[in-house]
Amino acid sequence: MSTSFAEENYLKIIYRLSEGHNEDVSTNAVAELTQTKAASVTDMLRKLAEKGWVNYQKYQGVRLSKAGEKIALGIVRKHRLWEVFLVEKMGFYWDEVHEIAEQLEHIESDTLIEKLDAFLEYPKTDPHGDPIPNKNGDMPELGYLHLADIKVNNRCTLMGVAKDSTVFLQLLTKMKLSLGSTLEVREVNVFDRSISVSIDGNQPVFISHEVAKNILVKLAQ
Amino acid sequence: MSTSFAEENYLKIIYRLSEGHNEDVSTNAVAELTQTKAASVTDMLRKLAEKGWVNYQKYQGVRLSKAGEKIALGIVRKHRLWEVFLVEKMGFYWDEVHEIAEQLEHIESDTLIEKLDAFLEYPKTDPHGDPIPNKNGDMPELGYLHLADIKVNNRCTLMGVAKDSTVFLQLLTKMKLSLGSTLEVREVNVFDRSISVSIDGNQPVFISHEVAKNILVKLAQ
DNA sequence: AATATTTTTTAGTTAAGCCTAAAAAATATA
DNA sequence: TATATTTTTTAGGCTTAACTAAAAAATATT
Repeated sequence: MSTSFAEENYLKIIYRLSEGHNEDVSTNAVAELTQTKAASVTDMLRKLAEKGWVNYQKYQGVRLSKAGEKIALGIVRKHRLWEVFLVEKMGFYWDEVHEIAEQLEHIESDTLIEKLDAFLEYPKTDPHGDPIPNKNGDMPELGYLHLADIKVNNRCTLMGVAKDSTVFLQLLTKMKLSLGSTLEVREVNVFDRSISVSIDGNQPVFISHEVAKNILVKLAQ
Repeated sequence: MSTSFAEENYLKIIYRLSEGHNEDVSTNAVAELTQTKAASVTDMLRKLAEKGWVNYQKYQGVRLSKAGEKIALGIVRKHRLWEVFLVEKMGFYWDEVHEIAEQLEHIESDTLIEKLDAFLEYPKTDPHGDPIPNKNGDMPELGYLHLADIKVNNRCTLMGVAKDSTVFLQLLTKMKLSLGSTLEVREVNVFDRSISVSIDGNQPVFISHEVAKNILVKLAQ
């Protein structure tokens, strides 16, 4: 069965929202990310359920079925491979590629994606450190931690981000943070949960909890 | 003003149909290439005329306006650059890229196209020998001749094709014809207008008029 | 537990882009 | 020139994916 542009977007967004935790996704949450109204989401969820791509009971939220997850992972795979292409081959910065990849992820050609994967030398992660599922839909488990959960005096390496909005990425760039940066948590400030962090051995700077939550790291050693 | 997927397809097809000759394009001709019914075309032509992209008077056929031609040339530019990418970088054959490029031509990002152009080292023609318009919409005039118009005993080089359907290109491949092949017209057969042609110095083979019409060549010297 | 608030769904519209069938105009033929 | 044929347009409908407003259900508050 073939999928429309709109359907693919819904599946991808439901996937994003249920990544990690194991709860049903709310209509409103989907509406926010699709930039539509809740009523429109209800319509679409009913349709996706009819096609067998989601499990949906009214007022109960929604969850991807096995089939739906497979489609979603295909879209995510395409999105992330195109992002690698845009950064590695076209010379874009990591904060410029999301919107273009939103379009490219809907190009339909399995052969093209396999050739692109080979051309890029089978990357494991995209320019934001997000893992790229393989063609069977297996997502490599990277086991990264959130910077917000790192204890004082631990050193870690920035491996990815949990958000790829332009404004967030530009803020990181402004703070001289990028994939591979070394971070050492010096203090946790109880008042606003901000942390003081030394980046690549420099004078510590403040990082808000909101930012720290969206930075993925691996502990040193 | 922004263009939908469907609008872009219509403009591109009207461009294709009016390339070369200077006549209005008929509703039926457009319907055939868009794979829709004449009634649907009439609807769309009215809409395109309202937006100022075509000149259209009912029952009189349609013609691109300056603005419409600019949009069409932008789509053609993207289509052809992506075809070069698919063949040169992804390793597709020339008869495999048309459908994928039909999708990629609608990706919207001027920056991406300029970067892609640079990445491909500013190609002048696509894998079928069709010229690639520059970003201002200037189409290089290549002045190729149709093989069907070449006189007996003239030698020429295959520079392009006037059709990029898969079946046509596969036939050429089967005949060992590709860009750069040297052709010498040995005989013109009055009965069916087929020609006998020596390809790269080999034993002459028959080429039908239908095929010869769609092969573009440059005379040797 | 009763009421208020928030979330979600239903009902009824809208716009794009297609369709079929019938009418009208243009073109070809006798 | 009159008639037949072909082409194009009009009229009315359908589907997809959105919308608003109102109703219903779920959740939170007093």
